[in-house]
Amino acid sequence: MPTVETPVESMVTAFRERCRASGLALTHQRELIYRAIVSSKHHPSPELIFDEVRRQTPSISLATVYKNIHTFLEAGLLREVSPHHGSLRLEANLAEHHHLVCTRCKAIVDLDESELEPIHLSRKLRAGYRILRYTVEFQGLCPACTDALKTT
Amino acid sequence: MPTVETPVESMVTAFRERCRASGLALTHQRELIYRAIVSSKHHPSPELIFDEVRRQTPSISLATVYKNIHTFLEAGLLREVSPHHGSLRLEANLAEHHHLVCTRCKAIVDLDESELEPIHLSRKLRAGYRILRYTVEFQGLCPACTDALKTT
DNA sequence: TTCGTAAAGGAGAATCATTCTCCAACTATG
DNA sequence: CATAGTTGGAGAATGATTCTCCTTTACGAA
Ligand SMILES: [Mn+2]
Ligand SMILES: [Mn+2]
Ligand SMILES: [Zn+2]
Ligand SMILES: [Zn+2]
Repeated sequence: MPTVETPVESMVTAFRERCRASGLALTHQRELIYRAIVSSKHHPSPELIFDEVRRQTPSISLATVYKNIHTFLEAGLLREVSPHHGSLRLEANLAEHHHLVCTRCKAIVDLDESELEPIHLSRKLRAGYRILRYTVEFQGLCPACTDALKTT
Repeated sequence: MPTVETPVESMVTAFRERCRASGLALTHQRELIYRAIVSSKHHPSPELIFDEVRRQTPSISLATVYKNIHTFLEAGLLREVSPHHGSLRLEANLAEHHHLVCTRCKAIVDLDESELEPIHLSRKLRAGYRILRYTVEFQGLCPACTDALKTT
């Protein structure tokens, strides 16, 4: 009978191909790191990924985890959950509103609900969860960054 | 003729009242910090707020800025732009999807578009911006944290 | 107004996340 | 298997945030 690949295995297979296509060496560490992320349902942090891969290969370095995360992000193999993690960003606008986030310069501008087409979302999601609010994050490039990338 | 308060001034007035109501001392530094945030259109970081308030009161300490930001967040006078800033969070799921974020334990779970009522958004927003994608972030409490808060 | 006390501020050390440097080990290729 | 170019490991360096400890301030009571 034919072997059925699990979703994780098929993603790891695709990962190997994409590494080869991008000229990235297929190291033991890289596969462990990718596998740890793709196997996790919890949007792990670098530290968590490190703890996980260390169980398989105790000699791995945290710097290797960070370096490969960035390599994979650049290659489009991974995605950051938030376009503006880094340092704390604050606001005093307590009204419900949304955000435009420039992925290049990290500028965040407000978008009042009235500036959008109507949004229809059900808040009755996932029994057991208590949803308090939602915001829509639009990711893209601000005018200045759009120009800067054109000129380059 | 009656003085018309600017939006910033009226928010500072409300701020003073809410401090009094919450038993928070009205210090010079607190008002400067709040005023810097409410005057900014750019969702500032603690460091930026520090640079701003330092222009008025050069002796202020960065620790004071951080302490008051947390005080104001707890009092509901400010809001964090992202419920999960802090450390980098990653995922290998490249399909368009949304997130449920527990504001207490910071767990993030995926929400496929099929799990929601249909979303209708215009992507033709803010001329000059190049919108690449959007995600909806639902903030609330996961089942475990809902229980934990009930019991407490 | 003046005082006393609790709350808050300042300075710098400590901690945590992330990046860098430099050298050793490994992968890919012929 | 030899070689060249990548990549990995260890720990120092950097940046963000928190903590400690002591001084100063706000504010209610006198
Ligand atoms: Mn905003
Ligand atoms: Mn996700
Ligand atoms: Zn930009
Ligand atoms: Zn939770």
